[in-house]
Amino acid sequence: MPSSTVENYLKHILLLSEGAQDLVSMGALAEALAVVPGTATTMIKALARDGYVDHQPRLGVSLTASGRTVALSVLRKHRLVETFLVNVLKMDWSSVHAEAEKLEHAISDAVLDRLDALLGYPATDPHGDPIPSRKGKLNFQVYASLATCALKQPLRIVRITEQTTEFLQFADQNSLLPGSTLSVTDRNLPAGLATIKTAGTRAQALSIAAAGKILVEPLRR
Amino acid sequence: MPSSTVENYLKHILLLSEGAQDLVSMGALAEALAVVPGTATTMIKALARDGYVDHQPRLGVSLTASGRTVALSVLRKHRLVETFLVNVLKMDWSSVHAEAEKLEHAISDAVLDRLDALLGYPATDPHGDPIPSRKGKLNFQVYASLATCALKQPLRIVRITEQTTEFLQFADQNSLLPGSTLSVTDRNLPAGLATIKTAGTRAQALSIAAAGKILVEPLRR
DNA sequence: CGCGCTATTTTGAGTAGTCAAAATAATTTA
DNA sequence: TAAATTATTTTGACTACTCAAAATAGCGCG
Repeated sequence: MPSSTVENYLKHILLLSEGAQDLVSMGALAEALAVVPGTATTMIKALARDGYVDHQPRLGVSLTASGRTVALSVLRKHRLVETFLVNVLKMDWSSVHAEAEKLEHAISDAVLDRLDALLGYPATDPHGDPIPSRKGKLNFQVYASLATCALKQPLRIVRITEQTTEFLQFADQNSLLPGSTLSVTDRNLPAGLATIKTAGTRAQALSIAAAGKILVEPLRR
Repeated sequence: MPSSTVENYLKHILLLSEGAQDLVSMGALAEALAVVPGTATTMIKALARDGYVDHQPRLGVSLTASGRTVALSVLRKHRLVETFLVNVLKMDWSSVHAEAEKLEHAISDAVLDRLDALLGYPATDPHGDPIPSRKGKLNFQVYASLATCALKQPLRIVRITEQTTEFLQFADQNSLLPGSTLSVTDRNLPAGLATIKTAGTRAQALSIAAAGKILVEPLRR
């Protein structure tokens, strides 16, 4: 049974390699886990010894099959717990991430299955992040973001890829939630700004950096 | 913020001192925590240094006010989580104790309050164990047990004071649940046996040791 | 080609929690 | 009251995880 620490390392390797399917660098991993780089190196060597990761010294790490299984299981717990906290306990969208960070290491598969059933087997969590299936299938789909999509097209928000309370509160206050519709009216790369328009409100500006964290799909496909 | 280990030590000191309000011995504590006695001694010295317990060397430990606050909070989490697992997730009565052992250290006060409301502010958990209030009041009531109560009186079970899966399964299969009614028809101390009779079933025997773990109150008081 | 920058790894050290086994204290028994 | 039993504490050692700081490797650039 891997410790919470091990589970966290594996989960963050999975998250950091999402999309970019190559190696995860020590720097990025250490940063994500809030440890100094030397600690990450030490830990990764232990994880490699235990068969959870492959370590290419000086290049980076990747998950083995067994590491990926653990990581997906933790991610599933995290996202189902978040969904439970928002949908059942009516907790605030922006604060559940931190709660789930602790609970994901304490919840058993038996409890998780009951929770899954109670929630009606959701495919995504409240932020639009896909929930891995019980057998470890992660519905990984590439979406455009408000920073990359076509202009003046009707769009629906499908996912917010940033879990900090501050960003989520900002999104909440501006009705930038999964499911809401909008379009990008203009984009000014030199200024680093995008202009968006949601039905019934006036246009508003958004930094390109922030826009890149909001994933969308074209309406009526 | 005390670690899970610290929380466990404090919780078990509280449980072991329930009723017996004097000192908890190292042996009993080590046994409850499944560590060797030397480990308990070492740990207790650290807890005393941090102000959670008073340690009378060679005699035992007791909780300070601060230690008691922590212990009650953990116990509240444990028992509310058990109630949630049984009442909402419909999990098996006999298996939720182990689940709650892990979750009690991972759940925040914010989540706990929502859970409490969802459950309708229960006074006891599914085993009849009293749930400490948010401000740390533990409704400690002394009940008779099937080993000590008067014979041939109509009784209601109020609490099962043993959390092992095996005992709880036994109780479940014999309908010895909080709320059910019965009476003790006979008690044979030399043989170590009690005979009980539940409405609609024939009499059955029970060891005095097992009978002592089932607390009751007289019906219609 | 070599110099310097940056990322990574190594080294040495510390904290939390644990065990095995020896030492000590207290209590029971004879 | 002395010896024997039992409970507790001490000692030394180990695992897991962490940091600070020094050493090293790889890279780009002049």
